[in-house]
This record gives sequence, C-alpha cells and structure tokens, in this order.
Amino acid sequence: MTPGSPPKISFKTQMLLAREDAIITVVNRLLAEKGFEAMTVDEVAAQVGIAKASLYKHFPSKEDLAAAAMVRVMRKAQDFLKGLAPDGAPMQKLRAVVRWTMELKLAGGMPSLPSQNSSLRATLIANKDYMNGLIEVSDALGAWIEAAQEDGSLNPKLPAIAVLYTLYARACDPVLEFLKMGDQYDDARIVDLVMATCFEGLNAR
Amino acid sequence: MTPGSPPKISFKTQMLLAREDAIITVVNRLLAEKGFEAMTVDEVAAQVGIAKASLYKHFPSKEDLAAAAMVRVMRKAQDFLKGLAPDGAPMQKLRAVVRWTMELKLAGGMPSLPSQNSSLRATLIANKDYMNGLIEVSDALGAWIEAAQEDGSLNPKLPAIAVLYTLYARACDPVLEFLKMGDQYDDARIVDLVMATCFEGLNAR
DNA sequence: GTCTATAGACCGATAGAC
DNA sequence: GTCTATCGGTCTATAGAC
Repeated sequence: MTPGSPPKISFKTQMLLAREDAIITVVNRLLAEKGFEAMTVDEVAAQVGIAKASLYKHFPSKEDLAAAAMVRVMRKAQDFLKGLAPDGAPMQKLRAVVRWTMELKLAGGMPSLPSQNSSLRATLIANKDYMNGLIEVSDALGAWIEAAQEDGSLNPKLPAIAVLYTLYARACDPVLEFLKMGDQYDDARIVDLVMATCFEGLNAR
Repeated sequence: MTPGSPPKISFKTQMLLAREDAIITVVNRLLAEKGFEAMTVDEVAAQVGIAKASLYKHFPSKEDLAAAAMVRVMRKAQDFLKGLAPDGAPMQKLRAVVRWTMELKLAGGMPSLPSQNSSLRATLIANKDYMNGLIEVSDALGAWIEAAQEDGSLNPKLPAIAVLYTLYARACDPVLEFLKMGDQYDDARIVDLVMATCFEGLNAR
C-alpha cells in the first residue's frame, strides 16, 4: 500500500464485508442442507458467531439472507461461464455448465429454495443483483442453445425456453440426492448418469 | 343391498370414511398448490368445514395428513398401472405412467412434499400403506424398465435404479410449472415437451 | 466523551397440538 | 377455543473504537 494509492476501503468496511461474506457462507450451507423454511435466523447467527440483531444490520430480512446467497451463487455461475473457452462448441459449454451445477449441488453448495414461497419470490425479483445475474446467465445460455440447435448438436424441435428450463432444473434435481442416498455410486458417476439421461435421454440410441 | 348380504359397514363408519375422504381431498389440493410447509391445519379444517380438533380425531399430526394424501395418490397410481394393457410394450407402459403423472401434476392433483423434511420422511416411511404402495409401484416399474432394456427400447447402459428415479422425478419437475407460468403452451404441449426431453434427451438425433 | 455496533433479552404472531 | 412452542423481528443497555 504505497502512499498516494487509494486504499479507499477502511478497515471497518473491510471487516463489514468480511462478516457479510461469512454470513452468506453460513446461509448458503444451511440453505443447501436444510432448505429455506427449516433454516432459522437464530441458527444463522449462532453459526456465524454473532448476535441476531447484528444480522439485521446487514440484511433486513430472512428473505434477503437467502437472496444474498443466491446472488453469490449466480456470481459464481457467471464467473464459470466467463471461464469457458469462448470459441468452444456451444453444446460443450452447455454440458459444462450443467456438470458444474450438479457438482456444486452434490458438494452441498447449492442453496435450495422453495419455488412456491411468494414472499421469497418477491424479494428475489426485487433484488437487482440477482435479477441482473439471472438475465445475464439466461442470455448466455440462450445464445448457446440457439447456436447448438443451428450446428445440429441440440434438438432443434425443442423451444429454446424449454431447453433452458430443463438445464436450470438440474440445479434442483432430486435424482442427484436419491442416487447419493443410495450410496451405490460416487459423485462423479452420479453426475455422469444424470448428464446421460439429460442429454441422451432414456431411449436407447 | 339385498337382505342377507353383509352390510358390515355401519352408517357411522361410512360417515367417518366419507369425512376422511373429504379431508384427504382438501389436503391433496392444498399440498399440490402450496406445498407442505405453507399448508396449515387451520386451513385444512376450515376448507373441510370441520373443527380443527376433529381433524386430530382422524389424523394424529400434520405429517399424517400429508401421508394420507400420498397414500391416495399411490393408490391411484397403482390403479393406473393395473389398467394398462398387460401385453403392451414395456416402454409404452413406462411412457404412459410418466405422462399420467405429469398430467396429474399439471391438473393440480399432485401433492408436493419437501424432500428434506425429516419428520415427514419418518412419518411416510412408518406408513405401511404408503410404503407397500411405493414398493409395489417400484417393482412394477422396475420390471418394465428391465424388460424395455432387454427389448432394446430403453438405454441398457443406465442402471435401472437411475431410470426409476428419473421417472419418479417427473412428478415434481419444476419445468412443468415454469412452462405453465410462461403461459405460452397448453398443458398437452407442455407434457409432450417434457416427455421428449425425458426420453429423447436434449441432443439432436 | 461520543457514537456505533453488539449481545441478549424481549415481543407478537402464527401454527401445531389437544 | 386454548395452550404452548417456535421463530421472525425489535429494543435497550453496554462495551469499545476513535
């Protein structure tokens, strides 16, 4: 830190950000392992090691806690997308994203939110960071989907939106948990199996 | 009801069963439209038109209410399985079951339970009727899966258990809701789309 | 000395149970 | 219709940084 360079970020602010990061990490783990409803704010505070009131200094509601976790995941997804070889085949990129998503879920890093909770939905939709991330990811995937349909690697008869949803749905696919629970296959094999059913389908070829 | 035939079921018992049936119908609908956590027993009692205390005469807990709804769905599934032409191609039977399941979900008749709630899981596992139904259905589907793999219509490289889970997962596939929310396709088209991605996969053929 | 963040008690509402 | 537990959210006294 040379004199004249702009530190700009006070020690206090750094602490604040670091704590927010710690909070989100805990929330992310709890959301992944027990879901939104079963996660209590007290639990989050206890695991972070701070008082509940302090939590509310950072995040105004439980829903915002969950939204923050989703924003982080979305950021990680965007980073992953950017890290893909830009000139790779679109189909390979789609496959890579789905694989990454399922590996994250199997590793316990994918928050699982109830799709039916309306107050949570409202908070997410109102969250600019989340929505921007979602749109950006969807745009990228959408472009690859169309490209893959044009180059003949992805079924052109399927509407792009249906393909997009099918890919997103891998992030909460219960087949992953079921197979993991069976304890018969390791994570890599489980991912391979679901990749196969997703892209090649159940029919024999 | 001719004299001499065994009525055996008293009027009182009939009323009891009829009310249980009404309760389960309400529970089934509420579970389908808002899920287990969001469904309150007050709501169930109100919609059935009975006192909350009366509910507990029939079912000892909220979990048991949900279990009863699942038992009914399982029964309906078994009836559907039995109604399929016994000499039909196994693959066609599997497709028919998946289609039936998704149509039921789209029609708002499929209870959606959180797969993470452990007390609910315990209640379901302890429920003999549910478990028997589940096992019977799984056995039937498992036999068809293996037969379809042998006759070359279903990918023989996939473990039967993975196929079974993949079929079951169509009962809670969020893609159905997403597409329905988009309001761009009618139910029949949505089912066709998900049938296609499920059996033919996303890859071009 | 002032001011902010924290800890931990506290409140009100909701919902399951009886 | 009551009871009680739980949980999201708030309030207040205090400790510590500046």
